[in-house]
Amino acid sequence: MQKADIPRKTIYRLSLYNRALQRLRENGIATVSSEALATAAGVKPTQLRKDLTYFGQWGTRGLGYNVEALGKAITEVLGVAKLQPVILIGAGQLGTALLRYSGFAREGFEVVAAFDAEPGRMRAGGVRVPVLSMEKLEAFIAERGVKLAILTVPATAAQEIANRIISAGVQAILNFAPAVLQVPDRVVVNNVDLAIELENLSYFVK
Amino acid sequence: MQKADIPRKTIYRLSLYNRALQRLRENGIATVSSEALATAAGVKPTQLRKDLTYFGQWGTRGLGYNVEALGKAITEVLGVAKLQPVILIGAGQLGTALLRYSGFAREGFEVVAAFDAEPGRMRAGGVRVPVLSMEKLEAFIAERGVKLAILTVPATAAQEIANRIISAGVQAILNFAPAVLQVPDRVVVNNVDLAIELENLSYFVK
DNA sequence: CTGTGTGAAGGCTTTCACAGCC
DNA sequence: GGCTGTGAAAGCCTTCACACAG
Repeated sequence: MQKADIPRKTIYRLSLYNRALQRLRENGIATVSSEALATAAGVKPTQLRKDLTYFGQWGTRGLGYNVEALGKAITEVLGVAKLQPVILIGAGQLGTALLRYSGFAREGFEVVAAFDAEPGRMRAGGVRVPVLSMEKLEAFIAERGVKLAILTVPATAAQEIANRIISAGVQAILNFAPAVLQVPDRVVVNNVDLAIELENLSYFVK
Repeated sequence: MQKADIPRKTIYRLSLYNRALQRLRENGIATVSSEALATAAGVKPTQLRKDLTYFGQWGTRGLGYNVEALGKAITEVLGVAKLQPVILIGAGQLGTALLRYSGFAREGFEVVAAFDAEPGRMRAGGVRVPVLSMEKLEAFIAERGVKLAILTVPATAAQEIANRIISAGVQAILNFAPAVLQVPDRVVVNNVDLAIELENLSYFVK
């Protein structure tokens, strides 16, 4: 299970496979072929098989994969750090919606706190996560050993806040701000840029 | 300006360049080197130059690029369909947040209507876009010639709704539902899967 | 002398073809 | 016979090296 040897794109697809396997398990299906699983995940069968070989042999020839066993194996590869606490910075429109979004919890993540320049500002109900003042950011990260952060602040503030949380110990950032963050090599950033996704789609519209 | 010859990844980066150029223009900067622009967009200078050659020669050797001219050229390549009306389907937590999100408007998109199974349900203020009943979906798409849709419905409903809107004429979907959509080749889908992005990051956290 | 444009090389992913095991 | 595992081939994208224009 050599982490470094698994391509980034494969890691990404492992999450897709895992989700598909989960659904199969819920439906009481015990065995699945690469063909069927690949279709469910939206990839080609050969791609799926190749992806799995990066961390072992999980199938039975002539039969397929054991849903339970493969699910466990993938979870282990991916899941090392799954119980990590996550913080969210910037409880505006988008940030607040994400705090209420149940999709994170369903996949095993817990947002333990949010931070905002105006922690007391009005937010529609349903947010159970405490919204703290920005001054407490560094102390909180250090105390709880937070390594994962979601950034939903305005683009103008993004770089400065990124610097702060990285100094405090954050190692990975899910960035929603429409800005290119300059970070040290050891820090990983995944950008989710909604406007660019739309712009990209509009290019393909005839 | 052969559309088909420009790689998908280049198209994606063109949006990044465009945004960086916009900021330069706002600051009254007339000329920029590939070095500087690439840094602002978070890519390597050679990559930027190669990307630009897919649709022409825009620089002046020994000097750099004219911010105004390059911005216009990129906008034209990307922007063919920029004034397209966009609809959003599923006005739940995430959907409502996106309706209020100003980032789309800033980049030139307009969400003209939202659709929801419960159009009348309570939503915190600030949503100016009309929220319509799902029954009006097909008629609206046909009438307004809508080709771009944002899907923020539960995973279980995603495929069925995708089928409906594609039949009605939608050509590109920005899908936030954690589901793999099966669509005809002519339809483009960009997935934004928040849980998977987080899972992916957690893999890289030590 | 500076900084772009680009053919060629290199690296990374995907796909193929088929050997190997159940 | 059916389906996985995998080396090899193909394809795609990035990076290099340097010619060339201003």
